[in-house]
Amino acid sequence: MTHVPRYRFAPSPTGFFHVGGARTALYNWALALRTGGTFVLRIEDTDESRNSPEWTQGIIDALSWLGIDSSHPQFEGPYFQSQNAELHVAAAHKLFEQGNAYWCDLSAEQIQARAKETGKQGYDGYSRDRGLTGGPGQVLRFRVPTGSTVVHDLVRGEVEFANETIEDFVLLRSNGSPMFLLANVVDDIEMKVSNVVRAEEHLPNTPKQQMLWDALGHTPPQWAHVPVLVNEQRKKLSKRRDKVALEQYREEGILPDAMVNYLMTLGWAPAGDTEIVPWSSMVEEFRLEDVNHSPAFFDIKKLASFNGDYIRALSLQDFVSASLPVLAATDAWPSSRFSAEVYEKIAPLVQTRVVTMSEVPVMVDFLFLEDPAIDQAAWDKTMAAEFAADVLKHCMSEFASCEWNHDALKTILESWTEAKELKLGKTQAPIRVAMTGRTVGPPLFESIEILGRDETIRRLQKSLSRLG
RNA sequence: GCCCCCAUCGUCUAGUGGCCUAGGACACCACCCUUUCAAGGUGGCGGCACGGGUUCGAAUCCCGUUGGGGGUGCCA
Repeated sequence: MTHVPRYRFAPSPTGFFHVGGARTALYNWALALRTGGTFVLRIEDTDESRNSPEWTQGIIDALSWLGIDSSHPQFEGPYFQSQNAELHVAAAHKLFEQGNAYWCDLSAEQIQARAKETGKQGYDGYSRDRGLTGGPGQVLRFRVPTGSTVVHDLVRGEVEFANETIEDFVLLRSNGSPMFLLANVVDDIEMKVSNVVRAEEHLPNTPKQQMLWDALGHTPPQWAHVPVLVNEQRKKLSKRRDKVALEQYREEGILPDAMVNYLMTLGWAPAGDTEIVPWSSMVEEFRLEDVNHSPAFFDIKKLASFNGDYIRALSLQDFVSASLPVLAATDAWPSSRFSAEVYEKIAPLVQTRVVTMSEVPVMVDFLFLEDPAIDQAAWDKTMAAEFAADVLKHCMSEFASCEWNHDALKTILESWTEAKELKLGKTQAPIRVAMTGRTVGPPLFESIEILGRDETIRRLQKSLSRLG
């Protein structure tokens, strides 16, 4: 008997790491941290046909990205379910010996045929008293007792299931391998798991598993079933249809802190008027009893908004560090032309303008390209102005000898603009396109200052000749 | 079909019988700021699914209806 709560996260390594799984992991982790408990990671790899070793590493990497560090003292594992196979089989035989389970040789087709005859659904307990002793082609089924099973759930309250609605489920496949329901329970018992926090889709499994705990002579854990995450159609997030891979969000430049914060607020909210709160206070405040009961929509727009907030909250130094890998990985310019020193100058102007880190390169590419990538639509639109050539010429000659800072540069354009009775918003456009190739971007005069006099004049000249 | 869960703005939520004329956030719109775009500021739009109870009083409790979701495998 242990008084230290033991939480567990038990994903199956069958694909990229699911954002729903990430939230479940985070809930467990927060709880383990706050209660001084343990977070046990168990890889449920019993379905050999669907497993792959690299997925396991993917899970560990994903958890670590979320801040669930496998070297933390409260982290235990990973354990592998497949390595406990003998234990699962032993438990199954114990259940058979105790009379809690029996062998059955009905095929799926036979079960269907019987169901059709009796007009009922599913397996009807046909083999219960046939005294089969196991062997090829036979599965071991649990003998569901009469009565009812009440699940005490921290988020749902008491949920009662009439046992007659639960069919005698399979414990061991005909090839002798254990099924999830059994393996899961045996492992939880073995690992002394005291708290099971998982997605609501498992709620219908829970009475079965609770019967298993009872039959195996152990007190069931404290259950908690959190609502599933859904898409805009309000269907459970699926790997096929929806963008659910945590790795993908990471690659697109979502900051881990933003993802963690956002995921935590799906079904739960920290106290106060803001949802953007540090991890430490979420750990302190999070309670399963406060988790909502209905499915939550995974809203990428809101995630992006959180991410923008987190980016802006970064110190300049941290923002630069976070940018560097993205800048190194981009193929927006030849890597030899990149300069971290130049980037640092423009970084503060970029920081308030991106929502994900992956937007950074396109914002600064004009600094690292020999010639800016001219957007044709931007060119056509701005260079059509009757003053386009004039403003380019004027700037070219004035910029050649003026003081080189953004205020001076701005003053030059401003005076010209006023003299022509135009608006700066208009006249800056051709210059911007000449410099960056686009109509939008970081503040123009600061950008020009960073670009440098020679390059600026060269680009003005080039645009002028292109204008023709 | 059967079992189970759920129901507050479009979305995520606060709300646990009177503090609710229902609060915040995202999104959207407007205005301000402004060298583009952002950021920031101000304001706006918008909700207790419906019907019955219980109560002096209900978003909050009960029942029903409707609507959603999950499960129903020799998957996990």
